[in-house]
Amino acid sequence: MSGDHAHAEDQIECGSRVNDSYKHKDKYKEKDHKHKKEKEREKSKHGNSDHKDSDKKHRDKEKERVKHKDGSADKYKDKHKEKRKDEKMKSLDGKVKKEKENGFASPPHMKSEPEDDFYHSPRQEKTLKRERDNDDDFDFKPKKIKTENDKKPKKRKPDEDVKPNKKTKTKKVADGKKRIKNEPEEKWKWWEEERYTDGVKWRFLEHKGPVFAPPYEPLPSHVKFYYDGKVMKLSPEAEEVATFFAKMLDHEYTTKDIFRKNFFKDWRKEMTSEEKAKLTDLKKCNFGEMAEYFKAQSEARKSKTKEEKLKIKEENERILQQYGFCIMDNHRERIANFRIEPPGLFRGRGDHPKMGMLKRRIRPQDIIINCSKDSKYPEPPPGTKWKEVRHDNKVTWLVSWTENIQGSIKYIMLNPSSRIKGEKDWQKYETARRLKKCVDRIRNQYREDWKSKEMRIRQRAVALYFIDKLALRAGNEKEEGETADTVGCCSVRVEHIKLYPENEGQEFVVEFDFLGKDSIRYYNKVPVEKRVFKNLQLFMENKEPDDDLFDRLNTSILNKHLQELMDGLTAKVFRTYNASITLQQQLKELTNGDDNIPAKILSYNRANRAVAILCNHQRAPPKTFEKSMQNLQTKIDAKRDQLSDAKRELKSSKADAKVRRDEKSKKTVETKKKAVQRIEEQLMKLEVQATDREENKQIALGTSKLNYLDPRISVAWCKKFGIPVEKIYNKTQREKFAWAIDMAEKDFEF
DNA sequence: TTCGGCACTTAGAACCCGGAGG
DNA sequence: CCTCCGGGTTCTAAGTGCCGAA
Repeated sequence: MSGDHAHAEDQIECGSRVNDSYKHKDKYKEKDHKHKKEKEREKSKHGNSDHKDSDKKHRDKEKERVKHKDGSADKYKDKHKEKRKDEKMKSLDGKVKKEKENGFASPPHMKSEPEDDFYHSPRQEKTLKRERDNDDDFDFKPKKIKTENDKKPKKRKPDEDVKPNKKTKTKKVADGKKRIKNEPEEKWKWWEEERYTDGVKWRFLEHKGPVFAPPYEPLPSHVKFYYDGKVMKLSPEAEEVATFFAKMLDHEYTTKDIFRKNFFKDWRKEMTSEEKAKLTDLKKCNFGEMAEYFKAQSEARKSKTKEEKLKIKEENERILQQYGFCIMDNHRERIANFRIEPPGLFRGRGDHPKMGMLKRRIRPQDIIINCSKDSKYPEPPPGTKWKEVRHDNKVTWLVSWTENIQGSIKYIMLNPSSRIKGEKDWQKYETARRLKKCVDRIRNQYREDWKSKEMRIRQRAVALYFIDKLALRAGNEKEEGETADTVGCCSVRVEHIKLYPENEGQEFVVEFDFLGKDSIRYYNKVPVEKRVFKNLQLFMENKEPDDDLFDRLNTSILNKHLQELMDGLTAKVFRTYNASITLQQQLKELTNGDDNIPAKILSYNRANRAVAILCNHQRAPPKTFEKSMQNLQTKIDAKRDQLSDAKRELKSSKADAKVRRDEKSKKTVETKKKAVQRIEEQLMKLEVQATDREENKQIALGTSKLNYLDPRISVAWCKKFGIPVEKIYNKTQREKFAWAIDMAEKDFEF
């Protein structure tokens, strides 16, 4: 079996995948021969399972053995079951759409160009540059097994290093000042330096702390709240919470029972005792004037004059410069989310039992600051104190607090363009590339394990097969009643799959239908190997619909096993590996060197799309989709008319030239010819755009591009086909993937 | 062996803003 | 010039996975 794994096609083939409504049009031109390939792969997988008769008897016996062996083991997962049944009885609501509201001042537009080079590394000697990755000897080793690279990359500066460094730097600033603006070399190439080992994340860290949400501004007195038709003045505390609800009035959320119930309960906690006594029924509350007021406010914001807008922008820029950066190990790095989440109503996704609860305002005394001892600590706002200031350089966060809905910890961390995030990202892809080297072995192994006489091993092997073939997530257990009921591979329940010995001409079809992360539906019908099918039947025997399919398995067992198969291997590595390898393969198949740039980019997007489908990255079709599609079609029609006009003109000018035979008319013919060509090109571009958009209706490419596709594959593709990398990655993405853009050559192989 | 805590990645939707086109 | 649209950006929820204590 070759390393390739054409899952994307499994799903494309299987048709109605994306929330039922996604109909693939036959736009994947490679469809047919792909299908063959896939079949071949399946065949070769079957390999030694030719002896069908004996196989069956054998299996039946085996089944007995398996059951006996396992029968006495207790099902540790059962305790969840009862609760779930209860929950089901209680909540009969339909699916919940996620909604969102943000009544707070708009965040600044962030710039990430370094403003000065003071923190740039002075050490950029090319001689120390790390060897390119395309040679197989280079391994980005996880820290545990890290060995010194014979290339001797730069040492990360120890503390003593700091002073001499600064001198060099200052000098550099002086002579480099003018060139800085458009000198990419001035950007710090952290990927040419040595990484920390032993879990140390930084030596020096200084920052200004978080930006708090603006304090609550009470409503002007003319904006009234009514209860049971009568005006009622609310206390500031109760009023603030009321405004959170008022701002969401347009959303479906506010019609949901759970949301309303949770909101009202938490709202009442903020009321004075008089208010509490009076306000007993949410239905009698009229937030209309508040809602009007906020709408007017946002209108007013939009229609502000240029100067006012500029002023706001400048202020935002100032805050960004002050709070949006930190100094980590002598480099000025962008912080991702330096603003504390404002208070509001919790918007869980899907059928979240806690939707509508009050998300508390975070105060300085809730905040833990992390920075280095020898840094200038951030100041809490006047008259307040931090909860704690600590100096833990084994973690990457700068600020943390505990959120009140789930009791989980929230963090302020660095931007994806930072060294600390970039290194990790790079490492992730290197792990996936190591998997590539041993994936055949692992696949053979789990196929063997389908025959194991131990139930837990069979379950593990079948689950792993799904994770590999279908790119399912691991599926950790979740606390009942705390979150929406969603599952991943290990937590899939019997009710989530259906088995068809035969379906639409295919044998051994499994139908998956469950809600995954973010309550996004995963629907897929896949033919599986007979052994897998039989195993699934076995796992489902004597179980209730809401029993776990893999009752002898959880993510920690699975990951422990994976760890033994390859250092650093976990379930999610398969997703990364399969996504990246699929992109590489699809690019190879779809790109036509003779195409023009837009056509090549369409190919790229299609390859990207195959991955997004594999990973089930969906989006709600944009509300304006139909309209914008129509607009585009109108444009195309107009362009067509224009083209036929131009063609007609060309013809007549040709005729004209034939008669006149002078230079001038010849020239006219040439011009007309060019015009036709230009219009044809424009038309083609529009048509490509239309195709691309149609195919993308409910598929989100961004997530895979940002998180699953080794950027070096894309960069190499750009280099190979002469596509400017800007056509593939926007500015933010180029910043995040700077390492890949710098190091990948056109022959990079994932 | 399980559990909860913690740190960090991955995710879709809301929001914003600038540029194309009228 | 204004409006509309789409891409880019921000937001924060929801996952994964590891660790240490009971």
